[in-house]
Amino acid sequence: MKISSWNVNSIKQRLDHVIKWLGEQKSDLLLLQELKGMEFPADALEEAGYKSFAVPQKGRNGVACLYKSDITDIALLHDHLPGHDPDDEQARYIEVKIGDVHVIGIYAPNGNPVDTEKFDYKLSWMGTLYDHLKDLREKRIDFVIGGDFNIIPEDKDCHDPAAWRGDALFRPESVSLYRSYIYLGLNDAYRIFDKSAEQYTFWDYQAGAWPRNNGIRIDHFLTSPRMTDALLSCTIDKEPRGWDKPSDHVPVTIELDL
DNA sequence: ATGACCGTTGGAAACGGA
Repeated sequence: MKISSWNVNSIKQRLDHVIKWLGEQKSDLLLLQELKGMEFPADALEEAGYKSFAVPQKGRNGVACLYKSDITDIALLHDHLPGHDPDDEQARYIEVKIGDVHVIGIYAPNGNPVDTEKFDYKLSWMGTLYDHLKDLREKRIDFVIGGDFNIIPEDKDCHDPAAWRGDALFRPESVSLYRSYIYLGLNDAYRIFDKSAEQYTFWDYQAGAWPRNNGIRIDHFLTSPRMTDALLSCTIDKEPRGWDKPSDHVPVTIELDL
């Protein structure tokens, strides 16, 4: 089972990239973040061999889960983070069940600037996600969670740690919440296979960040214990960042021996 | 060249992103 995640920064602008990439990678599932609009090209994706569950929102945010058309034992469980304010319209969460495994896709809040309510919202959302992941663990449900966490886990996950120290993505309060997920017994799938590499998933459009490799690793897959045992690989594909009119994020993929 | 962005909304320039 091959599961990928990609913040595409507008599905409308990136549809051709997604179809091209899936044609090469042939992932079974692809979690998408930042659809950025109510129009979701379900028909075009189905022509490319993928059905979908989409949670769109006007103008910003938006998540989806694409799955190969021949997969039948899949169902949408949640289109909203359980326990989070039901009146909040921000589309940041999707949870599906494939067989007995839950697959969660998230677009966690950015949280900048840190002296505003946006940072409080980030911490609150991440705290509610902790409660839900804890609940899944207590129920002994096998799951993987992937997406744009908007968290830089460690110094080696950014080009210039000093420059990021005060940012919402790297503040101690934020990283502490991310680590609380790890303390539930989850693993950062990428670090299972490469403990030391500096490998990024996001490069800003500005200031020549991509040619300078001034990036950050903020797109992650976390696996519950039995899913960690089943992990075969975790790869970050930098290539699409060099394509014409790219997203500022690149896809991450895990392979599981289920 | 020490940096000059990108996408959506709405129909210009503000906002969000990270």
